[in-house]
Amino acid sequence: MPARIEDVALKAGVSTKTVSRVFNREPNVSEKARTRVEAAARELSYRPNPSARSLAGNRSYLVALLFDNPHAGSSYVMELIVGVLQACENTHYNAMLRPLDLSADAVAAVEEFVAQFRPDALVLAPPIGDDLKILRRLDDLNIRYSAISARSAHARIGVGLDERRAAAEMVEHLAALGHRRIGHIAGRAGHGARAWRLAGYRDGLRKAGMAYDESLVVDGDFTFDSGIAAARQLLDLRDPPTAIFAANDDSACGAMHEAFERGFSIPRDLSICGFDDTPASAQVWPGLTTVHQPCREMGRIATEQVLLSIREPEAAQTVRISYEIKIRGSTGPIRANSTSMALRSTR
Amino acid sequence: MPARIEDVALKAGVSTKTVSRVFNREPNVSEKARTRVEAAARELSYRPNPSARSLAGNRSYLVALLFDNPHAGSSYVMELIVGVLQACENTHYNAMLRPLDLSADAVAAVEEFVAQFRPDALVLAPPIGDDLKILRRLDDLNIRYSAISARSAHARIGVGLDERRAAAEMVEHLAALGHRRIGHIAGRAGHGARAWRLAGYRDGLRKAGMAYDESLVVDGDFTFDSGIAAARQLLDLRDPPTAIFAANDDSACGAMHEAFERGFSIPRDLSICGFDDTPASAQVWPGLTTVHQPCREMGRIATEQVLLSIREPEAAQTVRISYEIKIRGSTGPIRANSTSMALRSTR
DNA sequence: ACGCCAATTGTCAGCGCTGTCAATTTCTGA
DNA sequence: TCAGAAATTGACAGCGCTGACAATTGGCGT
Repeated sequence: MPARIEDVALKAGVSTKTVSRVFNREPNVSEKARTRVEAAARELSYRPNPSARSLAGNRSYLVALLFDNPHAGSSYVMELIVGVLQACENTHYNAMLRPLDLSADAVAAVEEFVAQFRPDALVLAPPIGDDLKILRRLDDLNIRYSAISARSAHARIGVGLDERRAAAEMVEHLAALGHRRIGHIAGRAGHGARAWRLAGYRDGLRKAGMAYDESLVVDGDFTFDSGIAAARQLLDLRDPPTAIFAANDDSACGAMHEAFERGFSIPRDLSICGFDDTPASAQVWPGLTTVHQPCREMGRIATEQVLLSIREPEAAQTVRISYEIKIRGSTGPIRANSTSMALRSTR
Repeated sequence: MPARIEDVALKAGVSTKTVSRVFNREPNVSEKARTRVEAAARELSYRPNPSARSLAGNRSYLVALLFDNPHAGSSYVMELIVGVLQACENTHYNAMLRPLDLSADAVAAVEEFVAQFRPDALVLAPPIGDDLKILRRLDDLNIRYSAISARSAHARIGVGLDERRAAAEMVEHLAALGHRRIGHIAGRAGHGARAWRLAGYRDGLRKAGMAYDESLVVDGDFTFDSGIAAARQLLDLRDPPTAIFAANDDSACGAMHEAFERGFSIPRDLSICGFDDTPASAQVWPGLTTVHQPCREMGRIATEQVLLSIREPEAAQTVRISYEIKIRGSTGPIRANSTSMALRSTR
């Protein structure tokens, strides 16, 4: 049987309340008492019972990560999870996970979840933090949350990077390589990331002095397959792009796949770049030029902030984090003669 | 304030104990009582308080998934997690995650973790279930666990597939394509998967009537980079292999990468295959021939079994699950003339 | 030395539930 | 119909901790 607070109190010659104070880092404990308690606790290998603590303190010491039901290989969620776990280490808090089906009634699902497990705080992975209905309901229920989102419409606490600027920079990179027809594979409708990256694409075109051509923007949904379909559509255009900026790496990989299917050489015949810097993007050949997002760190910071907001509501904030453009082998200078078209016609 | 068990009891006109019985599916509750309690609970939106329940019942209702500290992109852990979460749905159990640093004192880490959070059961992701020291300590501490492992040396409960047979089949596939020099990139030392897949590789050679050539087996550690290094070593041999069976997909992708760097065409100049069927393996070009492991299902089953063992210790068992060889574009028939060598020499 | 205030420590009820065991009701067979 | 067994129900202590608040101690100025 593990030691209880009473055992420690007895051994240290203090009351249980003093032991409680030490373990909760409450003020007004003398140095002497603290030392004795710590020694006694160490000797008895005392660990506070989380259930008792939760029950008495009316808190769950739980942070839940809410994320979109992951299709195979959404490695960013895994990275977020690791970040959340890192943030919980050496706190009394514990992480819980909750996949959410956004196509169903997510608001009800969140409510049910919160009612059942009573987490003290939520961390909302993209695109959950972009969903106003959910945020508002959480506000109503008076539940603390932190959004991982480039620019949450609503969340006061969170973390994110300037996806719009990053996307613009990516397009400028392509422009600097001489590309004048740059396609975009857009993200899934409803995701903030779709809007920001698309807006950044347009910013980039503008900065490079190019006109926006609607036919060069094709809908996708962040999946590999949608990347294939979108690339197909773009490459079948009468005047196809010489470069494609996909809204994320998965769809960029799909686009690469389609290019290979057509016998293209990358980047000779087509430059492709993505967004996110998933592990796969460094491993495909050629390596995918993309925007690096420090997902693990984002998960950690989002959690740290929301935990901070429990202690000091005013101190917590939205943290803007920096990104990095990773230039790998999938983007290169445009060729003088448009071989890509020639190849296409031989198909 | 949420409803308490007392509120439900009052409304249903029974004692709190009866309500408790209904919610815990205990026997000896009359149909009438059950119906009334359920109605009252629904009306009050009653949810049992998990902390109170744990405290009084001396159980945590927690299942913890222990996994090796994930390097970037170990998507199988994510799949396992989803499976574990699936198994917890509609039970009173809740999943916890615990990354473990196997290079440090993992036994102590597990002990500390268990002492602090008191999970009712553990699910051990590979390669944790292969670690005898950990298993024995858990036995000593009398902690229920389930191992995800092809052939755990020790665990009575778990799930796994016959990796050895799968590996042998993979090699036979290569042999059927005409390959007579088949290299192997081995997994990380200490992982059961390394041993089983290597043994299967040898089985496959034997079945195909080929001799085992030590020089064709190179150490790896399941990472992309180790795949690059190992492929380098294999392709630099005086008489290099015409096919490489890598112990997992990440290292197979590394091998592909190295082959491309040398200007090889796959599978014309070199066949490559892996193990696991990570999402990336379907997305690289050409698609990677590999062994499909249903990770999500394995996580679910491992969890279901260990939860079952709480209710019925004798009913739980080790479940053997079936694999599937996925033949994609990265393996093909051997060419008559050994172009791969010619290409290599021009480098 | 004394009063006053702040810092420290302790007391104890009670968080919401379940285990134990006793009480009550219902069923069975003669 | 009734004893006895079986099924159902309830009373209540207590799980291990913290919140509220009361008691005690120590420091300081006069």
